[in-house]
Order: sequence, then structure tokens, then C-alpha cells
Amino acid sequence: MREDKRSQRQQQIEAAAYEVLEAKGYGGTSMQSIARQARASNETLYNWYGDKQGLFRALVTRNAENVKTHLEAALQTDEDALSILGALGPKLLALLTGDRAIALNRAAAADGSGELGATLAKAGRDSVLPLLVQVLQRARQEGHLRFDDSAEAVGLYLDLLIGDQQIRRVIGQIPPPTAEVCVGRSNRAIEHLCRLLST
Amino acid sequence: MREDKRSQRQQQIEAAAYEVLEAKGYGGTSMQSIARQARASNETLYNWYGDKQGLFRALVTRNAENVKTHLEAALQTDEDALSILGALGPKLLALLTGDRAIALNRAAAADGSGELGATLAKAGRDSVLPLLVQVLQRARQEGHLRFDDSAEAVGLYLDLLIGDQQIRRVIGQIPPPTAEVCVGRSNRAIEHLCRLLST
DNA sequence: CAGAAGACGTAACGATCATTACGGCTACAT
DNA sequence: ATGTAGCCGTAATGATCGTTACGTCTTCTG
Repeated sequence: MREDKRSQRQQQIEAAAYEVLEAKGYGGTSMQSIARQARASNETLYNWYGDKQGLFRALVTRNAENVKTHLEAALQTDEDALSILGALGPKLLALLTGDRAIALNRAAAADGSGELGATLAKAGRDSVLPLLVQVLQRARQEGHLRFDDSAEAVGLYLDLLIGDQQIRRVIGQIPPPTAEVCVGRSNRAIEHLCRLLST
Repeated sequence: MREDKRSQRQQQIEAAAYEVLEAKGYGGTSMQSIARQARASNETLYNWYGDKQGLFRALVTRNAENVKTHLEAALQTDEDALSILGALGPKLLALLTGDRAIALNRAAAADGSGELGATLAKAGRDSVLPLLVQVLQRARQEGHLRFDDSAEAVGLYLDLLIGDQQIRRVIGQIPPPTAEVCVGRSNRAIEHLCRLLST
């Protein structure tokens, strides 16, 4: 129960960090502002996360876990592989272009050392890609797709699904996509993928 | 000749800004470090650009002009539209994922106000898109492509050509693509575009 | 050649930030 | 109950940054 309270408090702190981050950007987010927003102490933040990068590293890894969990849940069906993709796509796109993920990408972009970016990539892409490979290979097994290189097929799918939506979100050019837009892009991606990887 | 020297000096200062920016990231780039790198005075920087955002706004707009100029040059041929696209694609991809453009995108991501991002989008995408629309419509006129919505066709082309290369570059996940990679992605994009927009 | 304009180097000012430190308070353990 | 560990609020430290100011020097103008 001691651990319970602590993990609950950490969630509050990390939620506060997201609030400040989404409102002020990475440069405008100070440890003191996070502490103030969470009604926590500066000392606690440093005791728990070490330093500022440590806090954001925690945000990145926890967010990646969330994404992976959501996607794995969508995978636990016995449906047709393309149907799985139809459910997975909008969710993945919404997660990758949501306020949280975009805020983290902005933080990684602002981080000169590149460590946050590496963490973001390792925790995010490297955990999502295998799941997609699984789905596409299942689609191939079911005869819906034909390809030799799994990585290339996944890359093509991601290009079609995500495209430049993430970078445009990161520089503030477009608002978060609506659920309808996510579904639309996902359907378009599947349709095009089938057309390109059939014969 | 007075203007000559000044514009030359501005180029040196902006080159110095890029050097610091690419080395230290937006957060780590101070006006004083730029002045030091350019062996210029702080006062000069502020007299010429107003403030820090003004300097980066100048970088963004000048870079966009460069991109537009390069692409318009590639357009001034009488070749087949798809051949033009074959020459345009690698160049566009190389420009959008080059060190300069990526550094600017990082700056826009770190800028809390979103003004840099808006400038980057307006000067970049809004000036490049019409050129691509022109090429694709020419390809349609020549019978190579079939589509109703020009904007959608260009969007599809950009998704296939650029995909998530820009965002992955921005967070430091991948190095600048080689010329061969640019040509490869461009050819793949054209091939897929033809397959998707033919019948 | 005299004078003005502008650029340079340096320094200063006020603000903010990451990080550390400290005294008071709460909650759990013994 | 009493002690203790951990958290809160506040503040201090040292550094950096954006921005402004100033005296000097170069360079062009008349």
C-alpha cells in the first residue's frame, strides 16, 4: 500500500508534467513549474527522477508502454488480419499524433543530446514494429498480401498511414486529427497497401 | 556595394547560426554563441534581426526560398512529367531531410509560440505544394496518372516519398539519407503512385 | 582630410532555470 | 507514544540567456 500511494503520486506528477509541457513547450517547462502544478516538492522530483532528463525519460518509456499495451489488446482477437489492421490503424495513428506523443516528440527535438530521441525511438518504434510485422505476416498467410521483405512492407504501411502527419503536428501546423480522419487514413492505407502488395 | 557587403555578412552570420544550431540544438543556441561563432557583435544581430525569433524567422524564409528556387529549376525542362518527378523527388527529399531543414524543424518544435512552425509551413509547404500540383497535373494530362483531387494526389505522393523520414530525423533516430536512398525512395514513390493512380 | 555611421568587443542588467539545502509537517513503524 | 523516514514549501546558489548599453575602431562620404 506504500508502493500504491507512491505510484499514484508519480502518475499525478507525470500528468502535471504533461500539462505544463503541452502548454509551454519543452523550453518553457521548468522543474519548478512541474512541481508547482503537481503541488509537489522540487526535492521529490529530483529524488525520484534524478534530473530533468530522467523525468522526461520516464514519461517517454511509460507512454511507450501505454501504446504497446493498447496495440497488443487490439491484437488479441481472432479476426481476419485486415480487420485487425482496420482496428489497429486508427488507434496507432491517434496515439502517434495525440497531444502526449507530440509533446514528447517536441521534447526529443529540443533535447540537444539526442538521448530523449533515442529513448523515444527505442521504446516506441522498436516495440510497435514487431507487432505490425506480425499482423502483416498473418495477412500474407491469409493470402491478402504478397511481399518478401517484412520490414519494407511495414515501412510502406507506416508511410501510408502516418505520412508526414507527425512532423506537421510537431511544428504546430495541424491540429490533432479527429477520430474520423484517423479512420479515413487507416482505411486508405489498407486499401492502398492491398493494391500495392497483391500481385 | 554597401548592400553587397551587408548581404555577404548576413550570409556569414546565418551560416554561423546553422553551425551552432546543428551542434547544440535550439535550446542550446544563444544569441551570444551565434555572435561569437560569426565573430559579430551582439548589437549587430539585434539591429538586423530584432530578436532571436526574428533571426530564426530569417533562416526559415531564406531556406524556403532556396528550396523553391532549386525545385523551380528542376521544373524548367520540357521532359516527360514523370521524368521531372524522378529528378524532383530525390532533390526534395534531400532538402527536407538535410541538416539545415532538420535543424529548423527542431527549432520550430522547440518554439513554444508556434510562430516558427507556422512560418516554416507557410514558406515551405505552401510554396512547394503548387509546384507538385503542377507536375502531377501534367502527368495526368500525359495520361500517366488518373485522379480527381489534386491535393489528395499530392498528399499521397508526399506520404510515399517522405513518409516519416522527417520526424525520425528530427528526433535523431536516423542519419541524413544518402543520395542513393533519396533516389530509391523517389523511384519507389513514383512506381507506387503510378500503380495506385492508374486505373 | 574631417565627420558620420555603423560594426566590434566587452560588459552589464534582469530574469529564469537546474539543482541543492533546510526546517516544518505528516504518516507509518516499533 | 515516540521516533523516523519521506514529503512539502520555500529559498538559496550558481550559471546561462535575452537584451541593452557603451566606448573604440573601421570604413565610407563629402
